Amino acid sequence: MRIGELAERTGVSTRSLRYYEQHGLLRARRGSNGYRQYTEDDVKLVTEIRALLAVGFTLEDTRPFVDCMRSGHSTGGSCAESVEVYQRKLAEIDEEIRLLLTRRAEVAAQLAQSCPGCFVRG
Amino acid sequence: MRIGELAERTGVSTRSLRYYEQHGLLRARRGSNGYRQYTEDDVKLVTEIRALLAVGFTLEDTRPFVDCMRSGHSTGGSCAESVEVYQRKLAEIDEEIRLLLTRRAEVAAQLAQSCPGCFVRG
DNA sequence: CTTGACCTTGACGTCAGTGTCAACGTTTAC
DNA sequence: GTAAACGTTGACACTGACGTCAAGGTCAAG
Repeated sequence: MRIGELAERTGVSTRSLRYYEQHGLLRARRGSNGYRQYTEDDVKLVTEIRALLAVGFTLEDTRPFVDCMRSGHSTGGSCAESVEVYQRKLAEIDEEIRLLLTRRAEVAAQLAQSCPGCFVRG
Repeated sequence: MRIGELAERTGVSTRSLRYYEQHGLLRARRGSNGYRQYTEDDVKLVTEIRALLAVGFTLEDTRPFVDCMRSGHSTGGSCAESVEVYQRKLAEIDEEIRLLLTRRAEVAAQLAQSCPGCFVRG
């Protein structure tokens, strides 16, 4: 299939698909006319990438998963490197949550000081 | 005082001070040579801005606090609009935390599926 | 008079993931 | 044959809070 069909089937813009390719995540054969040619595997790849982006991964974070699928695994998380990224991501998320909780407390404290009557739930 | 001294006293780069001015948060009289002239009040203003930025406010969020101090209040949080911003910020932080917790759970679930033996604390 | 520290404005680079447009070639349908 | 719909690459725009450089004006000390 060509890029338009892949875009439609994955719900990802053609612009994004070219961007992914530009960063080495997607590879496409080219027809004699220069058009990109994709397969069913690419649909899975793109779906995997989007699922990861959706939970806060950066594009770069998805690379091991893509490599993993390319090496024959049906899911991108089946390789050691992917598992490492998962764990690193979890740690990052935990750190962000910790930071936000700290901030929340600081903001609440400032509010309480500025406006003693204002309730702050939490 | 001139911009260099203000920068040194507040620990904020001259670049940032000019950036704040560019966005209407800081105002400076100009000397006959064109140099910016600041007062002690500006030190307080900048300090307030940085304190708010440090807890996750955007520059735009600090505007009501700046206006509040300019209208004579010794602290930027003493005005109704500032209190509103505080409360909005608390809501935003809560929302972000909620989102991160959701993501954390999703990532943990994906990890568990890819690597059944991997522990996930939390 | 010169050096050097300070000031000025303007503009580009950063990070991520696209949107959008230009200017052009290809394919498909009528 | 031609127009519409598709494809190509390249490049600029956007968000936010600056860093950094360029090219120059100002001022105090020696």
